[in-house]
Amino acid sequence: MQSLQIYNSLTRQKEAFVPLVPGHVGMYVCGPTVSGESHLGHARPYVTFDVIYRYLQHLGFKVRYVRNITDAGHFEEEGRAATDKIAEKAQLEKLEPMELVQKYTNLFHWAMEQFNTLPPSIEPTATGHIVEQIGMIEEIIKAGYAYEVNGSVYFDVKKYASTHEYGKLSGRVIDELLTTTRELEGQEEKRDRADFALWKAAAPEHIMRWKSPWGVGYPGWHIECSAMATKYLGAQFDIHGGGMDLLFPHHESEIAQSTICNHQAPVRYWVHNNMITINGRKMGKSYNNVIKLTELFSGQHPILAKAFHPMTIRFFILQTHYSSTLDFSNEALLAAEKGLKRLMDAVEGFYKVNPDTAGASAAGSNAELEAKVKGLIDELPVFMNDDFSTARVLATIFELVPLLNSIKDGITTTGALSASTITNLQSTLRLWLETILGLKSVQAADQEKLQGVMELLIDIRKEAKGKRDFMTSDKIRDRLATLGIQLKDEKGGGMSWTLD
RNA sequence: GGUCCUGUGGCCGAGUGGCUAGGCAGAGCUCUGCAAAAGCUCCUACAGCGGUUCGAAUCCGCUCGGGACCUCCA
Repeated sequence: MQSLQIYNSLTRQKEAFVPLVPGHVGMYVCGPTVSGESHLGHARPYVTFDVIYRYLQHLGFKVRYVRNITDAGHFEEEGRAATDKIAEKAQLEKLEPMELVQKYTNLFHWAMEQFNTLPPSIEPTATGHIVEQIGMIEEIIKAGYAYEVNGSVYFDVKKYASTHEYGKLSGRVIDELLTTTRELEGQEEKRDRADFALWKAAAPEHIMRWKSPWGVGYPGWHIECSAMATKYLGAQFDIHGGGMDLLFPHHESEIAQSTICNHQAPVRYWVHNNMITINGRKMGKSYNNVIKLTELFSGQHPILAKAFHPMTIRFFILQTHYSSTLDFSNEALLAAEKGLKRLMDAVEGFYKVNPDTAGASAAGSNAELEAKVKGLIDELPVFMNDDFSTARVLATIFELVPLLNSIKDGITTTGALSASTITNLQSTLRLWLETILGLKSVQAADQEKLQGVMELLIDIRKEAKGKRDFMTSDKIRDRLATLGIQLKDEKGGGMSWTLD
């Protein structure tokens, strides 16, 4: 089996993944800024890296997955108003800053649970690591790559660039950067326009503030990730993930800070997910086209034709490669919803097939089919190893759907496949769909509660049908249909049901 | 303006130079008391123009279109 290949944003090519410490992986992913509700765009990185996390574990790695919570609030527009996003919103909502942060952190966690993402190993907060951030800034100053002005500290990009490659990750050229950076107010403190804040003096009205060697203030945005990644993953670690929009300046700055402090490049593999667009435009506050997750799940948004289940969103995201843009539309989501349902219905029906009692032979009577199934199973890790191609993994599983259904319905006899192949296929599907891709049936939970009631109604309907009392049998089916429950007669005389 | 990405059938989306991606929608058939589901079959595209090659959606060039970043952003 070929080894895992990861596209590295730093080198712009796919590379074989070799961890620093054999058997262990350190992974850092930029987490949410909890100054507001998460939206659909936020779902992409967390689902993407959740699958990467799951897959690395499946490969046998012990993974430390660190995903921060940005609760300290960084600048709305650096240098201009020096407003802290969180403080500003808190005043509006008349909440304590930490109260606000707590509220949106809880909401974020709830949404992540809806998406069936695994919690990270460590979820550090920026406010909980002020000491580490100050320590790091002090080291950068000591090394001569930062300077203090009026209680604020700035990173000296020009000096860094004279000895290091600033802009390597994002493809920036330092000289161009200096001339193309937009004119902003309050830049006079900086020696150079490309410099960025490590620590910012707090204005009197600023609510979130900490004591520092340079006076009362708050940390710059980029330093938190450097400080927390260093603390929990070391001076150098394997994977750093995040959205493509963070490439510059966030990740570029992170590299610069960490490199000065730790004397080596902090990250071996940079992985960036692409954006979710809506009508071809990136979803973002500045475009006024944001769909919050709560709105998505409830359908309460003018753009939405209906509510969409978190699993549908997860499936929708995994149907495309993480490095491509993903365009949102009701039609695309509706298609995903139907596709997921068909997939999960087929798979769950197939799980119920018992190869030992269904007459499966030891060898399998259909060698061609046997080989095809084995071939498809073998492809799954190949695709996943190719830079986490979840889209192709799903396409491959979909190719099995007709077979699963025809076995379940008895059209293809279980004897066509050997018992071991059937068992293997069942566990393979579970492994890939549930364990690695983290997909769950939309209605699995609700079904359990209704199971007993449904069995009763199915019994009655069977009796009625047996007596050719179609009035009663249709009544049961039709009334259930109006309640959103579909009854289906199966080939062998059995009945199954699904929720709409 | 600079850097980079991208343009695939009605829609969404994979595609490592040669072989059917897949999903959704649509059409036909089978099964069926009816319906739904399911199975089978069909719909075979690669923005345009050149070039390289025995052969290109895939490589190169140009043109046109779309997008991201350069400012907070997943």
